[in-house]
Amino acid sequence: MRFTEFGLTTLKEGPAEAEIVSHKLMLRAGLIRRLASGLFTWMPLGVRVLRKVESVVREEMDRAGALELLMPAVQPAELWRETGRWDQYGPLLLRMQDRHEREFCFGPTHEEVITDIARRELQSYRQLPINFYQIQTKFRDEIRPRFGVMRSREFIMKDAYSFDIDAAGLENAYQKMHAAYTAIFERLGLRFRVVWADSGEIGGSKSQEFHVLADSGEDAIAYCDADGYASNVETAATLPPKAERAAPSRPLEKIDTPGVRTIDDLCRLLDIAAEQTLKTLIVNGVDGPVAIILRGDHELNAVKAQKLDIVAAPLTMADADTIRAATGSEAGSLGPVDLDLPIIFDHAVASMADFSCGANEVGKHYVGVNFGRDLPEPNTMDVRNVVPGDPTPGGNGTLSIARGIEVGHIFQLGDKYSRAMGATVQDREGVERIMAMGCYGIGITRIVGAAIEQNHDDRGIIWPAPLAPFDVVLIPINMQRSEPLRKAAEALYAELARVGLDVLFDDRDVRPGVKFADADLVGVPHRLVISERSLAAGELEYRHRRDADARNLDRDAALNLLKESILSN
RNA sequence: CGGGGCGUAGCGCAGCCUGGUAGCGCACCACAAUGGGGUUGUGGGGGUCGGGAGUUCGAAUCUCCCCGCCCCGACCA
Repeated sequence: MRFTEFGLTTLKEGPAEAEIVSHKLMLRAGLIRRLASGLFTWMPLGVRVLRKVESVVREEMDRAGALELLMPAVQPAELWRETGRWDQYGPLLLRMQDRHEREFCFGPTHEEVITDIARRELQSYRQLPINFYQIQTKFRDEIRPRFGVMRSREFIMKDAYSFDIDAAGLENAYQKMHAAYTAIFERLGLRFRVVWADSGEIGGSKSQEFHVLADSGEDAIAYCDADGYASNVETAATLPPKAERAAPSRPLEKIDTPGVRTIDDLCRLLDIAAEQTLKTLIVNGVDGPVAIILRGDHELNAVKAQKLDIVAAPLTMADADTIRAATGSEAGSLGPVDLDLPIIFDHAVASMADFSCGANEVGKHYVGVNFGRDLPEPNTMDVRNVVPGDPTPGGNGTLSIARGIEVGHIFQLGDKYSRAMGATVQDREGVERIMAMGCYGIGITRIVGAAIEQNHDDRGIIWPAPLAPFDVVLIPINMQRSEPLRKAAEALYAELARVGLDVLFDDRDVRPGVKFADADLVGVPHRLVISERSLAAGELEYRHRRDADARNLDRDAALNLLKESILSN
C-alpha cells in the first residue's frame, strides 16, 4: 500500500476526550474516529488490525471444530420473552419497534437466537456435540461508555455456543474452548491470565474470564503464583480468620464524635487505624433494609452480597430516608450495637476486639466494642473484596492484585436457555433430553485497545506482529529528488510485496522526520529505510519498532530477515 | 441515573468575568527555499461561536430552556 493512496491522516494532538493511551493512540494514528458516545468508525488502518484479530480467532475456532454461522443482529422480542430476559435485561438492551409496532432488540448477545436454531435443527444426540460461532456486531447500551473501543456501545464480538447431550459433554466442550482461547491469546502475542469469574447476567454455573494484563484495566484480578489460583476479585473468596480473637481489654464507651462522617474522619479523630473500626452499610433487602458490617478498611463486594437470600439483587444502597427510618440515625454514625435490623457480618470482623463503630446516634461512636460482651458472637460470611495479602482459598499462599482487561469469557450455561426454550434431542433410548449449553465470547474490538495498552511507548503503538496492520514500512529518504533512488525504492516495494509482505510504502514528499514519526506512531513492526547513501553501499537500514537503534544490512540479508519474520507468524 | 466539568474551523485551545468587525497553534491548499527524527517563509481556504428563546442600539460574551460530549460512582466482551 502506498501511503499517498491510503487516506491516512495522523494527529499530533489527540482529542481531549481520550483518557487512556490506547484511545489516544488509536485516534492519533487514525485507526478510529468517533461518531457519537460509544460509537466509532473503524478507518482503513483500524480495519486491517481488526481483520488480523478476526483471522486468528477464526482459525483457532475452526481448528477447535466450531462452525461459523451468522445470526441477525436484530432479534424479535418473543424470543427474549421465552427466557424471561426481555424483562430482566434492563436498559442495557436497546429495544426498538418496526413499522407494525412489533418489538425487537439489537442483540447484545445471542443465546436466544442460537437456542432457537438448536431446537429447530437438532433432533438427535447423533448431531452432538456441536459448537456454532459467529463474528458480529453487538450493541449494549452501556451506562457509561468510555475508553474508546474498550467500552463502546457498539462492538464486534466473537460468540460461540456449544450444545451437548449432558454435563460431561459440556465440560469437554468447555475445555476445548478454554484451550482454543489460550491458543488465540498466545498467538496474538498478549500477556494474559485466565481467572475464575461470576456468570452474572448470562447465567449458568462455571465461568472463567481471559484478561489482558494492563494497569488501566477496569477489572481487578486476585492471583497467587504459588498455587496458581486466579480469580476476578468479584468472585475471589475470603476465608474466616484463623487467628484467635484477643480478649477484651477495654470497657465499652460511647464518645462524642462531632462531624465524623467517614471511617477516615473517625481514624483521624481517635488516632487509630481503619482496621480497628467497623463499617456499617445499609442495603436494600428482600424484606426491608439489611445491615452489612465490614472492617473499616475493607470494601463491600456487590456480586457476593447480592447473592445472599435476604439481599435484593441487583445490590442497591438504601437511601438516606430508609436509613433514618430503620436506624434512627444516619450513614456515618451507624454500628451493629443495639441495631434492630438483619445484620450480615463479614468474616474479617470475627477476629476484631476493642474496636470502634458508630453508635446509631449522629455525632456519637462507641470505642472498646467487643463481640460476646457488647454484641452477640457474629455469624460471619464472605461479603467483601479480597485485598493483597489475603490467604488464597486453597490456603497455600497469599493473594496479589493485578489489573486486567476482560477480552474473553467462557461459561457453562447448563440448561438455563435450552430448558426455557425447549431445546431437546432424543438420546440413544429415544428419550427427549434437554441439551447442555456453553457460551464463549471474545471482544474483537476490545482486543485492539487492550493490545495497545500493553504495547506502546511514548512515540506510539508497538504492534505485536500478528496484529500489525502492515508487516513493514518502507521509507525512502528524499526519493522525489533522486530518480535512481525512486526506481530502487519502487523496485524494493514491488519485491517486498511479491514475497508476501504487507508493506506500507511511504511515498509522500515530506521530510524524513515526518515519516519516521508517523511510522513510530502507527507502530508497524519492521522499518526499512532506503536512501542514496544506503543505495550506494548496497544496503538497507533496518529497525524493529522495539529497537532503540537502526542497523545497516545488505539488501538480501534485510529481505531474508523480513521473510523469516512473517513465516514465524 | 446521581455528582463534577466542557461545547468557539478537521484537531488542540484563547477570547466570555468587564457586550462593540472572531483569533492562535496544528492540519489543509498554492508558491518558494530546505532535505536523515514532526523545517521555514509568503500567500490562501475553511466558522449557523452546540441549538432555541430572551435582555440590549448591538450577544461568542449576560439570562432562561434544550441538546451533545467528557470525567468520577453501580454493568460487561
